[in-house]
Amino acid sequence: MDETLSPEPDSEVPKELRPEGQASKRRKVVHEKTVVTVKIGTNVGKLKNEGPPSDSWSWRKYGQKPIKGSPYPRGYYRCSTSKGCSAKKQVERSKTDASVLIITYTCSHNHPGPDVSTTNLTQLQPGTEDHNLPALLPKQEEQEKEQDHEQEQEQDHEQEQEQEEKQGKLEHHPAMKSDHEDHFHYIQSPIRSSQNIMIDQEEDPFLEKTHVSSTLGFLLDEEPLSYSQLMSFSTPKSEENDFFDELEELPTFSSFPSFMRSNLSLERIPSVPS
DNA sequence: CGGTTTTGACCTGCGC
DNA sequence: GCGCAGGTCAAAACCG
Repeated sequence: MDETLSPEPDSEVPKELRPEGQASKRRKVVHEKTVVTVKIGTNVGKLKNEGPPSDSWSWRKYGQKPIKGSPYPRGYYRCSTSKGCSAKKQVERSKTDASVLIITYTCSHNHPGPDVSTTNLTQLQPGTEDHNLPALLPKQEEQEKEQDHEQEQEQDHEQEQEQEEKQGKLEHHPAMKSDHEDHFHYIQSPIRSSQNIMIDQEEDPFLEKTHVSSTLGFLLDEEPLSYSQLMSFSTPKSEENDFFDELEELPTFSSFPSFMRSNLSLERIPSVPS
């Protein structure tokens, strides 16, 4: 996958010993990238610190940078669960819509989640190449059950709008879209109920085979366990909390009461690698 | 005490 | 070639 690119900057090698420098060694080389758009309700801002997101993964923030054109900074997180894990994620707020969080996951966890039940591991979706990831796929089944009865009509509207907006921006062609989806292993169905989750997996066409497609798992915070399970790959919650807390007290969808979660919406943005 | 967060500096890639 | 923007590192501060 990316070993050739030495995706592990954490090689503990002093930058002095690294001729390549510390910074972006793969700015151009984008491995598998998953973009998740999380829509947050406006009232969410009131309960910013709802509670710790039961995230099974440990993310450590290693940087924050103001993004040009966006009033909100972008936070950089790295998986600290495993030392050699190269999983990373970037969290930023949509410049156009402050209620939308854009989470970009890069690389995948090379280790099982802390509390990911093996049962879930065996439930990996067939057809997906997730087998590369031991702890990837979530238990969408459970989520479906839990959230299946949740309302989604209103969100649906918003979702549509968001999608249109996103797709429009990305210039999505029908053909492309289908093709794109082909590469996605998202689990939106289960989630869409309570939130509009859009997971977009974008990987290098050339790395298609190697892409470890990180299946994103999102969950609300119904249960700590389920959450962690779902988040086998990515776990935006807590970080988001901190991140937004700093930014503008924007809470994360992690620990929101049910009423709040209804305002949350995760969206999978098909970002087409132009 | 260990782990995480914060923040400034540094480095690289890209566009002009 | 230069400047800009993005991404990462690392030391210090903070927190549980």
